[in-house]
Amino acid sequence: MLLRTTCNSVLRVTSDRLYSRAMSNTAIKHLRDMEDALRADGMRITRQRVAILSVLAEANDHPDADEVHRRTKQVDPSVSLATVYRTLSVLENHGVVHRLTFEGGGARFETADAPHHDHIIDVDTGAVVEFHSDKIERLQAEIAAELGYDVVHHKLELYCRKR
Amino acid sequence: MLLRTTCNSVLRVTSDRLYSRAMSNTAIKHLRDMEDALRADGMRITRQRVAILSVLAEANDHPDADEVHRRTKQVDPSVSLATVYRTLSVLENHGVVHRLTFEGGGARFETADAPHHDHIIDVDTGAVVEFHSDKIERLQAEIAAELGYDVVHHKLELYCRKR
DNA sequence: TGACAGTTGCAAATCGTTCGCATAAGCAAT
DNA sequence: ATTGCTTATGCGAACGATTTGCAACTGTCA
Ligand SMILES: [Mn+2]
Ligand SMILES: [Mn+2]
Ligand SMILES: [Zn+2]
Ligand SMILES: [Zn+2]
Repeated sequence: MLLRTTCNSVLRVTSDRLYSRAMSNTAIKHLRDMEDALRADGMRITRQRVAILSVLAEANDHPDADEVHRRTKQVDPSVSLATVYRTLSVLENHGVVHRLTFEGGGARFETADAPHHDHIIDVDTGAVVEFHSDKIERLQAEIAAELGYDVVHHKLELYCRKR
Repeated sequence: MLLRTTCNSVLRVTSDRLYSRAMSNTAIKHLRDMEDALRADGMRITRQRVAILSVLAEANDHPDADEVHRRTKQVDPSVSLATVYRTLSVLENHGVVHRLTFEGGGARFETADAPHHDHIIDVDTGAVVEFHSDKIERLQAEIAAELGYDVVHHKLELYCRKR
């Protein structure tokens, strides 16, 4: 049973507990949008999926599966790591999240609501900065076209050091 | 004991066997260059390293560790997979090979002698095409600079489909 | 030809991720 | 609400790629 109040919070009623968590309006809208995307594809909206989606909706970084699990457990301690992995894969397949595979360490995730961008990774601190270049995107398509290809998706990562 | 003839081949004498293999002039030169790079850094030129280097010098594709091992065993069946992994890491650390991490599957390798290029991966066939764009390289540096960074290295992969 | 430090093969360990299976729980129709 | 069908879950074991501990081996240089 899931109730949404009008005052920027999500109440979740489980058999023996009641959770309440403050979320921004935009995060709540984002959460609803992702739920709807799943529902539209006939996926079930489970307690664990809502917990995971709410974590992703709030994140403004690029957490790995373990970090998503850690945060999700603060919403619902019963969610298992296996379910986090399964859910992230489901969400990826439905175009709701993107999987990022930076050098070293496991996959990292971000929601797919923001417009396309690529990443700078600070090799010293691990900090991630987002950027977008229409010029580069256009050049990629041109180069592929010259070789007889269409770009399905691409990966552009700049491993950098503060100058 | 390692002998090089003048006629495009490498003879390798081991305790109980004599191998002979045809290699192109350029591959032999390439092999020597890589050996020298290791020697210059005080690394030992072992039988297994020469075998692996000769495989890499001849390769014009992007084999993974297992494929390097398979090819190396045809030169010297005693080389273990662990040594292949260790050697590839050593070569990477000495700037002699590059490690590529395309989506799905393990790391793949290529020698670092060719000028810098990026990769198109055919999502249907797995075929890899190399390309280079000075414009893109320049734009990457400009974007990083605007954000206060120097590019240490980067990854640009275009996952494409034949049009 | 030593002597020593670097290298190897082997098997076991690691790490991130996936899987099988029995149980739990969405969801739509009653 | 209750039912019934089907999907999702938690657990732990399995997985695949890569790394590592260790004892034996071998380049290298004096
Ligand atoms: Mn991002
Ligand atoms: Mn290449
Ligand atoms: Zn892009
Ligand atoms: Zn490049």
